[in-house]
Amino acid sequence: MQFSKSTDYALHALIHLGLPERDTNVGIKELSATLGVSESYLSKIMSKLRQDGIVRAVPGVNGGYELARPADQITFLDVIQVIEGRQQLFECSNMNSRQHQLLAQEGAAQQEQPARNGCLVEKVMEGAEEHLHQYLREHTIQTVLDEALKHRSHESHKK
Amino acid sequence: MQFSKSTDYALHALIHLGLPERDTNVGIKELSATLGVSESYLSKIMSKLRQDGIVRAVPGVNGGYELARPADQITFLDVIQVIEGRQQLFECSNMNSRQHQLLAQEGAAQQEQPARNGCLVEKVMEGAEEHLHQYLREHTIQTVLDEALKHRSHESHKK
DNA sequence: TTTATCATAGACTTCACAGGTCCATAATTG
DNA sequence: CAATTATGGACCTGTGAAGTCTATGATAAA
Ligand code: SF4
Ligand code: SF4
Repeated sequence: MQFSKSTDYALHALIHLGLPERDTNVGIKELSATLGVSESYLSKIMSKLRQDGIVRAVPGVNGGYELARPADQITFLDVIQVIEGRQQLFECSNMNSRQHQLLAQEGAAQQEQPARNGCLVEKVMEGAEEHLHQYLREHTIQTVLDEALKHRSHESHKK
Repeated sequence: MQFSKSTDYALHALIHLGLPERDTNVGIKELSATLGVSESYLSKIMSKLRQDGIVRAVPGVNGGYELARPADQITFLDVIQVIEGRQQLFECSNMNSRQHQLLAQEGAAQQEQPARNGCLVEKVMEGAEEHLHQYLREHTIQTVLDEALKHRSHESHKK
């Protein structure tokens, strides 16, 4: 139960792209150097981000990547779901075990409530997932950027 | 990013143990039969649960498992952490990349705040984890049991 | 139009771990 | 003692994360 390193890399790459001093496109070389990740691997991640419309990419001389929309509209959930896929937190196995008959079919399947498919365990887990997603939706790349820039200005002010 | 099947099995096993008609210990054979999971694999899971004090086990004739504490004191989080381990949702790699210097060390490490180790990305992720854990702490095996028994009594009442 | 520069996509390798089986041993009860 | 039950370790297998390499394609500057 952990997020993959790719998600880590993707988040950091997007943060780098969101830095204000970056006016022009930034190439895979620069990203690779600042993140400390190989170009080939990182390019795969960026490619995924592009396919899902998180970043734009332009090939050729002076090409590179840039955010496809403002940093405050790129949520953590967006990034995570692109990289990790949209699989559920809890996927029920053994739907045909004897126990399932007792737990799930007791109130259902007797044509009293037509589409009462929700199982009890899954209901709890889906609630957990929804809570997690809600939180991740409220935090964007800009959230991190703001914190970083606040510190930075504080430092330059002191100097 | 998914919970393992073992967690699934563990939850179902505990639910079975929590059923009221179970007055005596229930052996691995019965559990295996109701869950549809092999005895050998399931016994490993039960063993883990015992080591962490979730269930008690007694060997020998008429032995088996029983809940070590009331079902409303066994939270989903308990079970998940026993099976999945207590690893963090987000483990930062590349703490020594160039980017880390910019993001994390800006406000820290200049002897102004002594133990200001918290990074920005990690802070968001830890918040997410805390939210998730909080929810999982509020839901116990009893939660599921209540739902199941409510349906059951409803059925028997109708009959 | 050529050429250098960049991104893209696929094949491939390596490694760790989930998921699962099997067996030998220990503890308990009757 | 004997039957029954849980425990622990060794072992196998498939899958997917993590990463490399290379050929192809698009673009802009010269
Ligand atoms: S009770 Fe719920 S989680 Fe369990 S097998 Fe049935 S549907 Fe799946
Ligand atoms: S900025 Fe935070 S998440 Fe990124 S490398 Fe540093 S400590 Fe880790």
